[in-house]
Amino acid sequence: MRGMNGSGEQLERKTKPGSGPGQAGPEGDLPRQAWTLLFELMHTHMRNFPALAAELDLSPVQAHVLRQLGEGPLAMSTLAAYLSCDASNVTGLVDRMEARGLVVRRSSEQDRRVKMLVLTEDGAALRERLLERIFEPPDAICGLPEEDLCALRDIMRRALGAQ
Amino acid sequence: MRGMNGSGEQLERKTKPGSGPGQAGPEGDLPRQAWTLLFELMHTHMRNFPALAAELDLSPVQAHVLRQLGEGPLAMSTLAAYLSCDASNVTGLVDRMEARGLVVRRSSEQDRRVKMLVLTEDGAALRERLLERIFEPPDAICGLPEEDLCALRDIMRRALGAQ
DNA sequence: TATTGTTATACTCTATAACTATA
DNA sequence: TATAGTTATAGAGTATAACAATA
Repeated sequence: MRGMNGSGEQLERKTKPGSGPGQAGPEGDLPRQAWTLLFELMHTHMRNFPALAAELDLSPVQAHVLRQLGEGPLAMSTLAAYLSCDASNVTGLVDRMEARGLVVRRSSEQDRRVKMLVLTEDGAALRERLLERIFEPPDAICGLPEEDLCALRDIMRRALGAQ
Repeated sequence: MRGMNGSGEQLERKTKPGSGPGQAGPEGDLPRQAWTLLFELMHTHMRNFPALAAELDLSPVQAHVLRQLGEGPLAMSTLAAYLSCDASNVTGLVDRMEARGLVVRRSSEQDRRVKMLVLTEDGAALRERLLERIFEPPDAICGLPEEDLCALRDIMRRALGAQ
């Protein structure tokens, strides 16, 4: 198929030649090369996400909410921040998930304006099934030799650690 | 697609012994480790995508369409397949983008049922700006040492090549 | 006054089903 | 008959603005 913008046609950016963290060499911008390939892999894989969520009767956004909701009670405003969306949006989102019995609202005792979200037993069980599927590595990853996988893991740890 | 299979049966991953491409070792499933980290990096980065698109007055989906639309005319049905969505959806999507002057519909001469999408000049210009932003590597990547970036690029090439 | 969550409104995205025009 | 695209409809996701309760 296509949809490939690999081979970096219009991406040959020899822009900043000199200093700084963006190394530009004879092959072009190295961070951008690596990132473009990584993005391509991820984007291809992510096309399946709506279908994956649908298998659990979740919308894509509900699946993201379920993923975020594992680590104890979460204020609705915090969830809105995680989702990078407006608070008014979270109201309807939680309405639907609460109606389905996945989460419950609980008023905070410290600040009675705040409502904390807690997973129900059903919600926690569904979340486990979801995570199992989300973190299933795609064939492109599984097919890599062990040394590549080790290197990839270590590089990603360094990248995330430096955040 | 809602019945679901094993109803609660989890996939006991790390008990898969020995052979096959999925190596299970004392540290657990190596592909899954690498993938989970990669997923986390990508997910964090992708939270900014709606805002990035909004800066160009695009919805997230319109941005994806623009990205796919660079390489010559594309049938609407093909676009629907790329987006993994229903054809009826593409009609409205293209309506709005056409109204804004980013694309035009052109009837195919081979098969007059088919309509091909072509970027306008404005559409192509906006696409260039979009791609420049999309493939801007995040700090977590830019901060990696050069050898990590080379290794990452090469590993991703192998992963994508083996698709 | 400022903040948390809700409501009202409007628009976009999405799927299903029925329709048309081609093939 | 089958396929490509449209229309109609319905529901979900999203932002803005106005609001109530609380701080």
